Amino acid sequence: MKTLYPLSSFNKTELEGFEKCFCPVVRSYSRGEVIMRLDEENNYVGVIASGTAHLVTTTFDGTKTIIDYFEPGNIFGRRFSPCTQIDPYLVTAKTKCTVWLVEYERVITCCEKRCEKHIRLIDLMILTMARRAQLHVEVLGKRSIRGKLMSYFSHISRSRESRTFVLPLSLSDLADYISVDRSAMMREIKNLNNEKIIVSHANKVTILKDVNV
Amino acid sequence: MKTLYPLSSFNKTELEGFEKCFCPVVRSYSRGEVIMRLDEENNYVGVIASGTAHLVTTTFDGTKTIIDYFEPGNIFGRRFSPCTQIDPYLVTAKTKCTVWLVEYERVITCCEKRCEKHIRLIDLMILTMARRAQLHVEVLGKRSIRGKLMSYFSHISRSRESRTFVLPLSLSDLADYISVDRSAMMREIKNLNNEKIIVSHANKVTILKDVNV
DNA sequence: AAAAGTCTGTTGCATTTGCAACAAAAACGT
DNA sequence: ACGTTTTTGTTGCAAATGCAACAGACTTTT
Repeated sequence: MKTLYPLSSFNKTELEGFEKCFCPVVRSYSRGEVIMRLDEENNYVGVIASGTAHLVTTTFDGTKTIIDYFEPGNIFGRRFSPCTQIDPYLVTAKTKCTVWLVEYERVITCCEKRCEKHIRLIDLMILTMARRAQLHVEVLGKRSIRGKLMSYFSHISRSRESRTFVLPLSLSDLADYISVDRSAMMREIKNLNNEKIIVSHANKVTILKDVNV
Repeated sequence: MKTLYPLSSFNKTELEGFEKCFCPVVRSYSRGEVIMRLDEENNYVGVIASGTAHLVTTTFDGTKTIIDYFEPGNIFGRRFSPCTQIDPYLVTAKTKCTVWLVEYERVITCCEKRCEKHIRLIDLMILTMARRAQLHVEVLGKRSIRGKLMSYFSHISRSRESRTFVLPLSLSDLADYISVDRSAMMREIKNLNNEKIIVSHANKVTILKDVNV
């Protein structure tokens, strides 16, 4: 039996393979446009081909939560992205972006020849979701803003294999992702700098000290 | 093309079908025993046949977080349950329980005859994870203990289709699941009772007023 | 039946966090 | 190149939360 790949997004070759295998619908969006509404009627899988997008939900009082963020190679869709019955979950373009769309059932159902790519894609969907959910739950699960920040930073550091990195989110968006007040988060980032645990300027961060979080 | 089922766990018939189709290894555990360690070496999918189990992680300072909880029909496994590289993620028996184990790759790879059950199981895994992650992120994402509680309660209420329900977790465990201090949570539950938003005794809850959370 | 362990419930107090409001810098659109 | 919008950064103050510590009820084990 073939070993399944451990990655959580498609690489360039796989993206090309995906395009050939599924002949997806290609759509382009400009900043702020809604790419997909994750509701019961939605049966599409989306793959970010270029640009970035956010999965966002906004509650009645205007509190925004960034549930997930997508870069080229990331996939999303109602069936395997978190979505709720109450507040609308929207995938919106953070920057100008290009997206591929394929019907969920075409992906989940094995094709006649048990095409390796289908199995790979199914595995990837499962992995992607698992890792993203894992990260988010792990970060949100920390009891303090400091804990949330350091948990998130060290995850990014690990995935980039470097103690210095640029955050994939703006600080404003990061606050929405870790679900805390932005000014309180800024204050805590300042504290972390003062205590020489990190050095940061805007969203460029270097971890100086490993902290048990 | 067959419509895929919207459930997030196996029902009784499906459990029986699953057993026949996969011939899983059957294991029994007593309260507190470790059923599965979700690490890189682990390639099994577990299905709870009877009893209950928790997916738990404990940080260096002893803070426990309940990442997920499982009842009969629920599935878990490293490949699609949240797990991390730092703290160990353990599935432990909350009560005496029986578990079925199947290799992940046998599940994820379509069988020769494109058996309907395999496709169903893959879909179920994806759905299960999505819903569980959805719920947890949604709950943890609320900025206050009150918000977390009401978000969780209304989810349980919806899934039970009743305003009165018994929580699937003890209050102590609930605090670990929503990741807040237990005493602070108790205080907030008392407030909710005083304000007649809910009526509760121990882990039996009735929602009196729908609150925007 | 007693003992051990777990779960629910409570309170005072210190700390952390969120809120509101503002200002400067940077990015973006035309 | 200018105006607009977004992002970063800051502070005082009120409110929410976590911590510590304790007690009684309920379960499970021996």
